[in-house]
Amino acid sequence: MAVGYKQVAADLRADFDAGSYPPGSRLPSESELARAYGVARGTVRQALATLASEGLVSTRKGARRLVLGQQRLQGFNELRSFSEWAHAMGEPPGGRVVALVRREATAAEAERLNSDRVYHLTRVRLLSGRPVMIERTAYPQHIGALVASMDADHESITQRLQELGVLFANAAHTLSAVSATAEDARLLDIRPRAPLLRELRLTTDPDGVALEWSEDRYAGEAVAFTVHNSVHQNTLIRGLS
Amino acid sequence: MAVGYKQVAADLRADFDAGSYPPGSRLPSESELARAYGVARGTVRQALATLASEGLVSTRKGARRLVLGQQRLQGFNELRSFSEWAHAMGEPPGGRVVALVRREATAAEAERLNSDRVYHLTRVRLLSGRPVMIERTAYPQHIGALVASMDADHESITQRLQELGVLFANAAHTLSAVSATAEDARLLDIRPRAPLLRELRLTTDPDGVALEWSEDRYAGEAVAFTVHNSVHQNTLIRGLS
DNA sequence: TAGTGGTCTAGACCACGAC
DNA sequence: TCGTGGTCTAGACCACTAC
Repeated sequence: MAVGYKQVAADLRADFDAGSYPPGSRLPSESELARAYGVARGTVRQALATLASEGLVSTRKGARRLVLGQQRLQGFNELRSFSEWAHAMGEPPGGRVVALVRREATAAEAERLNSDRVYHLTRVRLLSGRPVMIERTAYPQHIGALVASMDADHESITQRLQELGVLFANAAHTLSAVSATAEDARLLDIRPRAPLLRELRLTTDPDGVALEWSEDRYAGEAVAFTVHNSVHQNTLIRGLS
Repeated sequence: MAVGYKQVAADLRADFDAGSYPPGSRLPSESELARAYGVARGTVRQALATLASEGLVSTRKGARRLVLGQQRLQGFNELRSFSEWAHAMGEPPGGRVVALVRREATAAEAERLNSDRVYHLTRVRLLSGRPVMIERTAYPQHIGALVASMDADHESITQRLQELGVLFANAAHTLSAVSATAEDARLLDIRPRAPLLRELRLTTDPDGVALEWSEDRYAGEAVAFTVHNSVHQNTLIRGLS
């Protein structure tokens, strides 16, 4: 078994789970870990950087690393795909297609997707049979054509697209609060004007080409988003909308 | 001027701003940059990792780095402090203290702050004179005592605390949507039941000791949160609330 | 096949923390 | 003062991309 930084990080995560390093305790020094794992200090540092980015440990120059409370993070795939996220939570996901149309792009869609015509999918997403989210996604033509041929009620679009060789690489998410419209309320089976968490999402491939532009609306208390940051690391922005 | 990875990153950021690398173009290779800046490849890699974490470039093994759209990120301080954020946006911040009481901690507060008694501050935050956010913050005793002695209407609590040697190091943020209560509506001058973006925030010092536990409520369309992530990096979690 | 980014090594020096 | 993490160097090999 090759001992790389991922292996070191996984071992340390397992140690956290096993309670070897309770929250508030200090990790061994980088040199000690390097000796223990038989790797160079740089490799240990890479592993520890991974754990820090997951919010598991915090760092201060000159002092040993502090173990923070356990956090279960989700990978990019779970973040992007409702289905994978649901599976990770142990809740069977579901979907119901409300509409799938091919039409001219709105100004916003054309700007984001760089495409005059789009496929637009409206879908209600279910968790254990309960509607929790409305997904309104615009796809550029070449992706939309693939989506149109799928059974969106029963299979994961993201997973199928990946199987077809479509690579998701980057995503930008913007979160805000909105009131449920009459249609939102009907689809989610809630009161009109109930508060919804709105997520605008633009996903691109490794070349920076837009793959989807989506507005998702989550039923008020069904879902929350969590972000960790520290003095030395942050990926969250707060801006005027 | 020492050429460290921060300097290299800053230079590249300036190049982006100057339009030397338009979105969609490719960066020079790590080796070329190392030669150009007179540093080792590792230093260049560290600079590029910084830019990647800011959503400025994307990376694929075997191919040169792709320049993404410009993004102006905010540092940890701007993220944590309403005042610094407002200044960074060019909007004069303001505040109005609604209540500051010393009382027994609720169960949730006691758990997060590890303190039986807390100082609890309710404050309306203004942007250019317009109310945009309600801040309800619990401080443990030793921090609260400092806060109680401040003029919270006119000075930045975060900044004053830092001047007094209180170090903010980590923060966890959870975002969801809620309806405005009658009090919320009155304080923000909006309709009751209007959608609000709720941010729960726990801030700790470098030792992992909790410094504040806050529930902030942003007026519907006043603010949005943005998160960037890629296949290899993510700090955002979606979870049941 | 040549070039690129990903990973790793084995050193080194410094600023900061703990004592 | 001594140990720690932060930074940097100058190499090396591999997997992947582009051609």
